[in-house]
Amino acid sequence: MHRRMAQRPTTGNETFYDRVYRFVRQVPRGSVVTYGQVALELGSPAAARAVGYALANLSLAADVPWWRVVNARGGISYRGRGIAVQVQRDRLEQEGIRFREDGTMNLREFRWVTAR
DNA sequence: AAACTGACTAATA
DNA sequence: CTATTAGCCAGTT
Repeated sequence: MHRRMAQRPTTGNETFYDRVYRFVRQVPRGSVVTYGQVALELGSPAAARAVGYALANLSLAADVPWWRVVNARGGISYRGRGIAVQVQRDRLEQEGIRFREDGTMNLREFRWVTAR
């Protein structure tokens, strides 16, 4: 029940959410991208918050590697529960990503650099 | 249609 | 370095 997702096409017949998921699905194992980076790739450089909003709609088991999206500091953004934060970190470390003591990673080392 | 809400960010202090 | 502020955007009320 009450699990309705937006069906409003913002461009063509694909929602902004769909474009976010499509892009995130391309991030390879062991690499990460930032919210702002995804927004930039989608053509809306200032839509970083909307990217996070789109991912927030996913379940932990969604077929989208949401855990490969981190904030601009190379850290995991906190959301209310806190549970998912641990899940995200575990999955990233499992892929070989190492965190510093302050909870951030070296983006210059792990960021997935797209088409260049 | 106006106001509100966020897994964000860059700029300031 | 940390804390605050304002801007931004898509989707929901």
